[in-house]
Amino acid sequence: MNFGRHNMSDFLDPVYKQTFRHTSSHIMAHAVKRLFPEAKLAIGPAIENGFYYDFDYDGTFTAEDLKKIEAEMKKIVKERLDVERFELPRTEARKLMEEKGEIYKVELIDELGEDEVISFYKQGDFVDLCAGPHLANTNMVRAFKLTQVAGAYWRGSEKNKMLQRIYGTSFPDKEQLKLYLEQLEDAKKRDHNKIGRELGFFTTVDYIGQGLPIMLPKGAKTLQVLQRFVEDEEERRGYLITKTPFMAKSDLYKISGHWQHYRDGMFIIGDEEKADQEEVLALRPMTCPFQFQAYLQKTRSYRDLPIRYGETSTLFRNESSGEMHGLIRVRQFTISEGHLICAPDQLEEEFRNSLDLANYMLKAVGLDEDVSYRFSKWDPENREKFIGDAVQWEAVQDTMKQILDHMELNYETAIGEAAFYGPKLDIQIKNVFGKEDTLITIQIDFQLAERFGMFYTDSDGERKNPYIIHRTSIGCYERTLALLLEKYAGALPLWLAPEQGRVLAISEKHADAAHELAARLRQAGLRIDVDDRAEKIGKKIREAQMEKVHYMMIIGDQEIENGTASVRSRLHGDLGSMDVDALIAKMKQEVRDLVTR
RNA sequence: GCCGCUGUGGCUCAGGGGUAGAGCAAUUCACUCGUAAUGAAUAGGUCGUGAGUUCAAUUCUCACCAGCGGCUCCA
Repeated sequence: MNFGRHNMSDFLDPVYKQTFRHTSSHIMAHAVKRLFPEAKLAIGPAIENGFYYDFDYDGTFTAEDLKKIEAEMKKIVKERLDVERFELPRTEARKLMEEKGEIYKVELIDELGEDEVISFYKQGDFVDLCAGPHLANTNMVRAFKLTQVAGAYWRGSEKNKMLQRIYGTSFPDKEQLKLYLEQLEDAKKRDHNKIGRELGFFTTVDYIGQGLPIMLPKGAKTLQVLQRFVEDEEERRGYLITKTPFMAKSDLYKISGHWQHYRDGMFIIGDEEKADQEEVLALRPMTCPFQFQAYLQKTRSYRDLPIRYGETSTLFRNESSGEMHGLIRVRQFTISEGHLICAPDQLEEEFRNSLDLANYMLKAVGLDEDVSYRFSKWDPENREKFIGDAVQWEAVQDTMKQILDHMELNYETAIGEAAFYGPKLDIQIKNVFGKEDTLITIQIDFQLAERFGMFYTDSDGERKNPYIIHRTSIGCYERTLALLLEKYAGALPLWLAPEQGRVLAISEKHADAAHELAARLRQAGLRIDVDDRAEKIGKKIREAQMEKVHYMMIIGDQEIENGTASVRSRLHGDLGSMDVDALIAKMKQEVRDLVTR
């Protein structure tokens, strides 16, 4: 199939858009082959906002190379080359690619099934193994830009050779390209890693290390507000809190399987070579084995279940050095952790409750519209990543699927994304660059209870292993804060804002009155600062606006005389003079409305 | 861990083989101000760290550290 012509509305069609980008990637590959004939072709698909192509090329493509490639691409577009499809039998297809030295294509051909058609697309002197479809002519790709170069492993495995990946984007006309690039620039202005530092939410220090941010007073305040909110809500929902150690002997992790399956992610203290003479400890990467020990302190009856343990839990994971990103990927983080220990017939209800709690939290912070669900299963082809046997895995996944379907949840399925001990439902969110991360996860664990010897006595007098649901209610606080900063471009909702209001003194002689007003507002439970510098009011307002302070209370002679405050809203400007009690009531009402929206 | 880019006063950035500049911020002084930047003066940097090349390095080379975008991994 070929697309012979297009108009603007075609581009709204996802299939057409994908085809458009795919042809763009062929044009890029064509240009690269002209300029760098020794580069070998790997794969070059369309992606969400553009396309890429992977090349095996000794050396790297520089920014100047990209410019040259772009120029060559323009030529190819101008040459109005028809894009033609043809098919070949396997042996001839293989021969063609071998002649061209395209070893990666040969590998791909060898993996195609017996009954699959082997098709190629040709434009001018450029031929590429490809299932298609494509645009009919190179001339249709009118606007494009190569955005970056990156390394990428062949077939996504770090055991394979690293190839050079060139990313680009393309549109039917220059206007749309320009618009897209501008949107990208705007998005970058919301980047939590920029805005969070500028606004003083967090910082990092070389001496401390990668992935170990310092939460400054503003960031710490918002996290504290969130944490109190989560803990209070969990208490209402029947959770018991624990406070467990940050580290344990290796023995604990050997039982859980972390030692075998999660070791690369752990910070280990002590020398394993001398394990028989001295202790080997590890900082905890997860809270589960610790909370299990709380369960094990008594014999349990079916009447005791479900038991819901919650903990605001600091975890440590030794992420690879290239992985850390602002507050989204760090080495030490704090999570709203919890484990629900339940009988099989309670599993569905507890799962529902967990999801309900998670959704309640998302709604409270305003991220409910921005998430998607992912059912993460194990990968039967990759057994060493998981513990337990296939029959059990499949059975539990079936159970979980039923639960999800009962809830009529709209989810995607991901193979191989399960935890090593069980399948999970991940609540996914995209950051400002479009990169997806897990915000919240709810996991069904059918294995660790047995490993830890966790039982309950059922009504029939039998000792049975409970199910365990591992879940978070708002995910990890640092990551959640990052997403909030991006969503609100730094202006967090009033109830989460570290500084809810600022009292601005008109001149220095009003400083005392400003401090008195601030004290009164703080007494009412509001988070208030004072600006009593010898600056003009315009400057103080400007700075408060830029620092995303929601309410500015301006204090001068008039207000002192009348016992009022002149209120300015960050969003709506001057609100005029207000009675102080009315202001307090207004702000507190706004906080309530936002939390319980 | 891998590929690429980056690292100059608190912040944003300019410069460039002969030991550094601007704006904002800070401090001091003057002004005492009414809804998005008052003025003047002062102070502040061993140019991320360490080696190497050189008569001379912040500038060139290498290593390391950190930040960014990808890959693999993951909350």
